[in-house]
Amino acid sequence: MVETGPAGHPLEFWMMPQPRNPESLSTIRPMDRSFYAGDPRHVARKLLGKVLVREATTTGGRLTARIVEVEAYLGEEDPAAHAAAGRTLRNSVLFGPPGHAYIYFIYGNHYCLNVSCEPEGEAGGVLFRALEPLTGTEEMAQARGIELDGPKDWPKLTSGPGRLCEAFGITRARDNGSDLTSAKSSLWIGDDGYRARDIVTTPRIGITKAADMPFRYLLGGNPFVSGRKMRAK
DNA sequence: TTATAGATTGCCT
DNA sequence: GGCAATCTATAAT
Repeated sequence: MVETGPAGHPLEFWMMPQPRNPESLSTIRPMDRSFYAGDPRHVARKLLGKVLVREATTTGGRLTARIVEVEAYLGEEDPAAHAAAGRTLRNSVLFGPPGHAYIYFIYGNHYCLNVSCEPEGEAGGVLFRALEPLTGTEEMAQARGIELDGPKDWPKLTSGPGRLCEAFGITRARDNGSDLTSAKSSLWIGDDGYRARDIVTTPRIGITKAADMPFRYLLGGNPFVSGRKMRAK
């Protein structure tokens, strides 16, 4: 029996200095467009461990957070995908070239971030469900409108698709259609050399159609994975 | 033109 | 564990 701390994570984790802030970020660089041109299920697995970057925030800082949970959404053959009903004004980014941000507004309150996959003309995307904060956590807390009172509050920043967008200031007006393959973009995705291991696959969360398809991927045991139980298995 | 479901979150018991 | 909040794209009159 392992002794656990807040949120049911091993006490060992909460004893760690937070945040985990790797020097490897100094060598971070974006992946090229071909990285995103394949099947969303393949791209999703490759994205685990990569880093989401927001440049030039209000205070001039840089927000970074590691991708720890994603879901794949296919094209018109996937009933749960926004592309299921064909191309519309809303989902047109999914049908465009790969490596671009598709952002939608849901439940009247929240934005969600996807990256487009498959070659231009074919729909597909990966939903970002949870991140592990690396730098800029105070700004994230400010954007989320919460106070950080110790390690137990860390997952409140970026654990959940709506939360991570709020933490990064991601909106449809600002970021929909942005190129995520260029470090010149305000928002982009980079590789800092981190290599994911122990990738866990589960059914997608929060959907009713095709709910049994195992297209959710996460870093096993990572405390920043979303969901009430916070961890899968 | 009106109705409704939705890739969520936070607060309540 | 249950449920309201709150907006919009899309389906149904």
